[in-house]
Amino acid sequence: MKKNNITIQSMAKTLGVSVTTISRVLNGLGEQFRISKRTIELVTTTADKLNYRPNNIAKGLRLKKSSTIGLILPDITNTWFAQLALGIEKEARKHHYNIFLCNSNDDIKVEKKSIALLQSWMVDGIIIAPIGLESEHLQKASKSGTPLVLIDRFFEGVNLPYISSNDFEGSMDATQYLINNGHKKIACFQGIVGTSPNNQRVNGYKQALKKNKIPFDPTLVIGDDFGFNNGYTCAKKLIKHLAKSKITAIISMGNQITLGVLKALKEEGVQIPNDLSIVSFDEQEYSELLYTPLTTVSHMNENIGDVALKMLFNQFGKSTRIKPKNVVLNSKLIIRDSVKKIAS
Amino acid sequence: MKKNNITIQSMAKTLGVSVTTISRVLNGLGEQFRISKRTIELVTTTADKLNYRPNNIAKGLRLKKSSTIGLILPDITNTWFAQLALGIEKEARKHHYNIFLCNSNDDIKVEKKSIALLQSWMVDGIIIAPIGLESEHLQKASKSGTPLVLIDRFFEGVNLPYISSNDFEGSMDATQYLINNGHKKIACFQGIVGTSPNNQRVNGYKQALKKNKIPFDPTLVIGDDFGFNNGYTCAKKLIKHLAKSKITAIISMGNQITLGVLKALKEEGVQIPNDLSIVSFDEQEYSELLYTPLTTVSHMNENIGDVALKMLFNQFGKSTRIKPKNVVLNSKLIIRDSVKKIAS
DNA sequence: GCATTTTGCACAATCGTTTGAGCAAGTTAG
DNA sequence: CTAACTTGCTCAAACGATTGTGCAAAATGC
Repeated sequence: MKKNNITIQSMAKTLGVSVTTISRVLNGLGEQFRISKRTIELVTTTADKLNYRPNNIAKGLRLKKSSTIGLILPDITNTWFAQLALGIEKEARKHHYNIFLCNSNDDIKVEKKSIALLQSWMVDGIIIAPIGLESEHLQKASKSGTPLVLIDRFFEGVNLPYISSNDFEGSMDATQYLINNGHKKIACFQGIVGTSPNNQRVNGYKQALKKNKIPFDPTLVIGDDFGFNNGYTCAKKLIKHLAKSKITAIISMGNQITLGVLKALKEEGVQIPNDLSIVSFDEQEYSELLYTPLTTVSHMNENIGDVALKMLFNQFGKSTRIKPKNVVLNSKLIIRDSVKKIAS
Repeated sequence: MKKNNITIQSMAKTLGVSVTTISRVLNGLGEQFRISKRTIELVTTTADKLNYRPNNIAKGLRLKKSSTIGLILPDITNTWFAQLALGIEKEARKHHYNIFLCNSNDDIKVEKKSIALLQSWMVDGIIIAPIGLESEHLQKASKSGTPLVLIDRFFEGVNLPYISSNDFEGSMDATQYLINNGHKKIACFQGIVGTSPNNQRVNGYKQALKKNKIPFDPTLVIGDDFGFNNGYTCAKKLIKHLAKSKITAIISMGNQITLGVLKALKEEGVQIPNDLSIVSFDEQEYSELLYTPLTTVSHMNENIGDVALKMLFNQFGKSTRIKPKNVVLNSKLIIRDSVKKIAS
């Protein structure tokens, strides 16, 4: 299978004009450089006829700019991230930018490799939802000239622009809601320890307890991953000692965790909210359609993709890194039927 | 913000060796070209120290090969496609390939543009879940030397390799299951008319009816999109005349359609399966956790990404296009509680 | 001590584009 | 008729890597 090798030069040869002329015409600079209408017409029509495709690689090399943006997400199958990716891709296309997609799979090694790879591709910028446990490699990338925007997760005290949700307040609200309904022993099913969403969410939970003068019990914070399995196994363990532990509610820090929990509870015949109440992070299309309609913390934003791109574009062409303006999206508690009011 | 411009040449100058030498060392060809250990050591350590990143764009230009693969999907927020994307990306990374992601958004114009763009990027191949209504642009791309693999949807009589699910049988099985449970008036909520999954699914539905000597009623096939809203509006209309129409079951041709249906039924207080039975395409993690556990047609395959990539790699370096070997994945009916047995 | 082989690199072309500079031919001004 | 200007292009360098060829200097053989 031989490649369709129509280049500017091959066309130049057959048409008897210079490559310069062709380049200019095809870039719409014909008039500006006084190329005659005849020639312009000639070039455009033959380019069209031959199905000429400019070689973006050559272009990128010459212009030292790839019109390409790297996107690193932990897991594209998580709807939250997928929606992000969709928004970013759509918006990027409007600006004639392409997206390089990398899944880090919540593996810091993969994340580092992905960054190196994207830099090798001379991407004009990177939007990343970092694992969140380390930030040196990100700072290094930023310093070496690759504009960066963090999304969903950020690092305290690190000067990198970010967009995130107000997870702290979201979590506080959710916990407060449980407390208002009489719950005091609330298990917290967490995601990856040390990541900023998890930190914030757990801290929000703690803060709500403190506010209400409920002593914080560290043994109630369990789990270590945002995945389905973590929720499932944590719930199974919890159920074993449910009566003894006197836990009446769960706050789940991620939608996948919640699905795992729901499966486990279903298998064990634990009723929601009669036997156990639950609130979950991450509103989903199906949240209201589950066997018990879920009370969730929603923190998605339709145009989060726009915002991320704008923050990236803002960094282009700036000679010095200005103090980044960060964006924090509000979260909202959506109340449904997964929490029972109990006597306090 | 100035770019980190460490190139092979800048290093050559500071080290006092030739670019050739550096290139060879960094590509692990040092020994082969008899570069002394001292020099190898020198080059590798300084490259490391300076945080040198090879310029893949320059490399791509020289080698006429980009080590990238284009991926065009209708909608990454559809979990089915997201899982596909994840699998492909993971597998591609193993082979040191990068993924260019494009969402076609089920818009043929965007699809065509995406192909042109990917060709401009000199991608080594394209994996695409096409809208499915036109194939000329795909054949053109393939003929012009870009290896192609179709996924999920294909074109009858067009010589392009594809991976798809056995949607016909899946649909037949599902419909047969409904029939076995006494249903005769079965509404079919379809996706985009003319696409191969939709064709196959609707045909499977028809075939099952025929087999059981149930006359086919075209007014029972409704809808025109794989999205949530289509399911929602179709269901709303259906419910209005539910009693009169004597429809007892729905077969939904996509998971998003189904969610829309479930929402509508819930709003209208229509009970599943008591008032209406339903089977749905696309098994999801949450399928069993919905307010009525869904009977679904599962047609996902863990390593579908591997397969797609292998089919693509197989085309690399082949001088002639060989007759493609297509892959059809089996589908499986997962029986849960959304179908009621009725007197027939 | 001379021819031959081995060692250890360097030269320069090349990939397909963009772009500042330049230049011949035609036109206009005075 | 000559100078100045306009028209309509072309030349050639550059971007950063790879790679076939070439060639001194050192080592070895006899």
